[in-house]
Amino acid sequence: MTEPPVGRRERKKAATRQSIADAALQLFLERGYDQVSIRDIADAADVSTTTVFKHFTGKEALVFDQEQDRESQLNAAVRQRAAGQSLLDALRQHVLDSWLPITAHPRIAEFTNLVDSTPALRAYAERMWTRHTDSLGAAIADEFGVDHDDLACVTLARFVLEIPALARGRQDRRAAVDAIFDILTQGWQPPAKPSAPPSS
Amino acid sequence: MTEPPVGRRERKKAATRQSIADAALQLFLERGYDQVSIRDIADAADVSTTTVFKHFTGKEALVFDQEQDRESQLNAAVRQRAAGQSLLDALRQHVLDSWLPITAHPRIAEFTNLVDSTPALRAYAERMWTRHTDSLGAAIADEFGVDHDDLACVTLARFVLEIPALARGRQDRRAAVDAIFDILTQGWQPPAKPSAPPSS
DNA sequence: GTAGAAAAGTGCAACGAGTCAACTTAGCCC
DNA sequence: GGGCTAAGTTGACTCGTTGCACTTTTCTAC
Repeated sequence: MTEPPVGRRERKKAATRQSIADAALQLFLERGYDQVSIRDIADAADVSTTTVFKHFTGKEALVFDQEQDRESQLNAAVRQRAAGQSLLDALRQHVLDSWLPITAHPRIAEFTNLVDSTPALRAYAERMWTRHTDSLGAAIADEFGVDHDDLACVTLARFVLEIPALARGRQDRRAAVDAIFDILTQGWQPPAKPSAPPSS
Repeated sequence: MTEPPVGRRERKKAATRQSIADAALQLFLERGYDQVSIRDIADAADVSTTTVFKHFTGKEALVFDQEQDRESQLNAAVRQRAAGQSLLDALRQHVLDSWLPITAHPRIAEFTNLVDSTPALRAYAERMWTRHTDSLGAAIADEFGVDHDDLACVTLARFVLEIPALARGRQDRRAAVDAIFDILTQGWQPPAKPSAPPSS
């Protein structure tokens, strides 16, 4: 069938893009992000440096290859949620289902380490999420028939998209995600003092 | 005299720093951020480019000159709040008192316009706030005698520090700040449909 | 006061990211 | 097979940023 890769041209294009991304990731993991130049990557992938920038918007984008359609996934989670499920529950479930498994993958450990130890990549990763604030906010607003820039909807979108950054690095990410959603649903409550620690 | 805090040297240093910042801001407002190079600024201030980087960490920092001690102000708002005032009320009041007047200042209009129309500056401004997440989170945690990285406290700090970005550009910033704090205190509520608009 | 350390500033060269324009190459379609 | 188009190359260029060697100014100690 003609569906997976169409045309010889687009296949070669995808191939070079992939070889660039592969070379970049390998070099980054070997030497560290700052110790690898675009020329190094271009040489390793046997392309010119300008070709690298034809496929990727910048150096950081090389690390987060398939940034895929997080946006459409988020919007779908809002719009196509199960009947009767509240909006916040749908978002909570989506975060638990689609973000937690990715970060829990064992092979991603060194990748996560690379990102966390490189300030430029940490900043880029955070904006990767918050960039979708407007889109998610609009999707939420549509659910309630209000303007796309409705303050409450945009605020919720922004706060939800901050959750990955907040839960990152926690020992129990699942519990962290739940706790943050509890804040969003019930309002913020002062934490319990550890003077009377829980039994278990 | 041996006692005055400022020596002759430090005064001249502050003077050159100021002349660099002035030249930079003027050129940025005249031509736009991307149309001004560091070399232009250095020439206008009659210093060398290396001197510019001795005073400022990067090009973006030239725009946000005195980034002052937002951090200590935030912590003070938390720690030295009026007796009996709740934490969230103290934060709400601090945001209303110290952030709103700044952005409402009429002369800042063109400055705000410059920042908003330059992606690099928008990103930098956002991180300027969220950079203090850990510090504010620790201050909040201290108020309740829990660990400095307590999830609820860090989450609240992060959300509060997002408020300027969320309220920016709203027609009624004060109402926006209040509305967001209401979300934080009472939890998120679906917005009212505009089919039955409120009277006033 | 004067010597000399230390800081502030200069000039220059360099590196890496990213862009641009002109050119070659290869797949596509008729 | 020939023209169109997109992918890739090449090389030069801009710009942010850093490093190094050097000069000037201020502070400090004698």
